[in-house]
Amino acid sequence: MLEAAAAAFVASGVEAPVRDIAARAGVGVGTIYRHFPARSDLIIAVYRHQVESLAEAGPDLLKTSAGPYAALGRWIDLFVDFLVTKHGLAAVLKSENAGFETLHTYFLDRLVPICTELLEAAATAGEIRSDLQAYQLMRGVGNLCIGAESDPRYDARRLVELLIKGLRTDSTDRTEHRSGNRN
Amino acid sequence: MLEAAAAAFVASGVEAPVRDIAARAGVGVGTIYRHFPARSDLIIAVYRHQVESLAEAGPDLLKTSAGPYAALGRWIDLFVDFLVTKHGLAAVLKSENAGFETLHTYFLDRLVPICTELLEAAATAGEIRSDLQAYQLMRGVGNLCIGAESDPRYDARRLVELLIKGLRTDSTDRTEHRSGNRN
Amino acid sequence: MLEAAAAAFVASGVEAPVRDIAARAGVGVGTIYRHFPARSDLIIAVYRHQVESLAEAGPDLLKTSAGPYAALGRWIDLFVDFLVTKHGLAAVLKSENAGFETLHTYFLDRLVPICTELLEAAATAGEIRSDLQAYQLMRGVGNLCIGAESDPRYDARRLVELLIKGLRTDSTDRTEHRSGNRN
Amino acid sequence: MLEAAAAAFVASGVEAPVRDIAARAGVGVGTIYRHFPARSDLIIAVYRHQVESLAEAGPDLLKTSAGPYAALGRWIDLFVDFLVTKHGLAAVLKSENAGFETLHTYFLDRLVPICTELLEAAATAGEIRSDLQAYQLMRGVGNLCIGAESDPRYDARRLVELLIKGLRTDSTDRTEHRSGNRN
DNA sequence: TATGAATGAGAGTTCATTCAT
DNA sequence: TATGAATGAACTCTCATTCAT
Repeated sequence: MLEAAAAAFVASGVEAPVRDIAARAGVGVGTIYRHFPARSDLIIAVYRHQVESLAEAGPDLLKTSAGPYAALGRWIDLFVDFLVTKHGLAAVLKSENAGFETLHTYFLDRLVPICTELLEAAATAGEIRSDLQAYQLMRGVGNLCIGAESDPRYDARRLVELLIKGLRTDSTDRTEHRSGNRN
Repeated sequence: MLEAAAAAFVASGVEAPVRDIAARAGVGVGTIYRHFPARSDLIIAVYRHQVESLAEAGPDLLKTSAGPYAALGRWIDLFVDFLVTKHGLAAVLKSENAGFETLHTYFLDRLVPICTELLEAAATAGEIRSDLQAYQLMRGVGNLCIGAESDPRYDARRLVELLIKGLRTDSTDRTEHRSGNRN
Repeated sequence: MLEAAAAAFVASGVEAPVRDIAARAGVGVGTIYRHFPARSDLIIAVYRHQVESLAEAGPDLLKTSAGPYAALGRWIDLFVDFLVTKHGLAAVLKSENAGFETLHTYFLDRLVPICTELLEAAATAGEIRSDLQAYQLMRGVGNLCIGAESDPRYDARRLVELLIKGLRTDSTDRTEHRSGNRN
Repeated sequence: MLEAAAAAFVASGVEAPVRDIAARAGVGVGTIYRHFPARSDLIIAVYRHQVESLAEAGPDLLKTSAGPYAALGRWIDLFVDFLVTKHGLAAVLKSENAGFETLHTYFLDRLVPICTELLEAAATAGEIRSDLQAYQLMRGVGNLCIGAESDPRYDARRLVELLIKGLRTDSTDRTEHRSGNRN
């Protein structure tokens, strides 16, 4: 059922009609509502599953990658993979709708610490600037992924790459020296 | 009326109910439809005005700024000013809806050449890499602006700044340590 | 203006938008309303003109035709000419809408006596049965004309001809007198 | 629900507001739309049922009536029964609206052959003239039925009877025998 | 517990009618 | 007196949500 919902979200965004989701899942709409009394519960459930995997990937990457910046890059890649297939996510994240509060909270509670950890590791290693909050980065990456799947001329991954690159310790200042610390 | 529509778009996105727009404008829905037979006409009208100003600003900035990269940065700032108040823009830009085609086309026809000019000037000056199309940049900046006005913890301008910074000729690459990232 | 309205009625029926009528007439909608406060007044005015001509034709035909049945046939032809271009007429005639009452009344007051005269003359001459009221005949002919202009496979005139033929004194039952009709 | 729709059609024509139909049926508009996604589907459903009965009656009448002309007369009576309660039918039949195409086609496909059969049988028997197409007859009868239920002074049946009588082989011209019809 | 029919609020759009200019 | 911009009721259709089976 979650897969069905995820598929519907991919196809029509998180605002996909409940009927479509039910149809994809091969159940009645009543069944959807039984399990997910509010639409947001369903959305939460769909995202929770994937958010969880993503969260778990953070520490692993930090261990297995060639440095924290590389780990951050890989993790952001996973995040992008996640987001690119969920083009309604930004809408949900910016929604003031009370029903989405829970999802929002969960989402942030779960991922922001992981992202913070990666950012801090990279900052500590002097690889990136340290003045961007994980929340902002995730939000930005999320936004960059909007509509990525439907526009062949748009490459979200490419832009996210540039954004991450923009985090590098100050490259901008025509560094002749080693890219040392803060800009 | 355009101001009312713009305000409604700010509050609810470009999908704001026509009734809401009419209410904000203090007119009846019929009046909206008299001036803008299709919803898309209204959207176009709201955007056209601002897109025009933006387009005109491009060449000026190139003349008055301290270098093409600075001009690009300033122009992107204006673009962000524009976009931050139009969080439905991304939706419109990715919409396959035939009614939005006109806006889409106009938008791109008008702004992409300006942005291209700025990008090329900066690339020619060796200030930035030359491998990002104006369309992609504008799309990316547009996306980064989504929901910016409603979330105090999110600073679109900051992220756009990082993205633009990521365009700088590869400072990063002059670093000798090749930090083994995916980039 | 009446011509414009008539043309609009031909094109879209008597329910033609007032705006269309105004546009055809080259005046503002306000002008239409000034002259015809209610839509029905306009309809009445449009029909009155033609109904009047039709009414006047009755006595003339009775004088100039080869017998009352022929006169009736000719008059019905004129009636059909009138109706075929007014496909909204039946709708108006059957409308319970109070606003149409005036038209209805006028229409009947003016034409039914004429038609009655023709029918009675033909009945008196033994050419037709005498048991059909003029009201009914006019109504029937009116109905047969509905939609005549938009369907090439439908020939209202042909059917009206059959209907009138059906009025013949019972020809079916052995008439030998060849009543020299138009049929 | 079909009965409610039929009743609404009787009262207000086939253009009866869906809300009215829902109200008559004692259901919500959503229920109407669930069963009949497009307005035309509802119209089709209402008519289909009755058209079907009518079509089936044709061959039966040919077997059980006193001659083909009598059968034709009986069948036309049934047709009139059908039509008198559907005063929006003419509008639908002449509508260019794509949505009505299906109904139109079905209607003609189903009834014209039946009517043709009856007409041909009567023509072969020498009872009627053979130069009127079934389509035209049905259209004419249909038109004569418009508004019949709302006007006590109008008797569609009477007029249809005259029309059918007008079809008799030219009685007017020669019949000396009593052609034993129902008339 | 699962189903899906039913509900009805809400959105877009049209057009008769009013009224300030 | 003529105009046409403005109004808003009314109509179709969609879909979240409820609830009897």
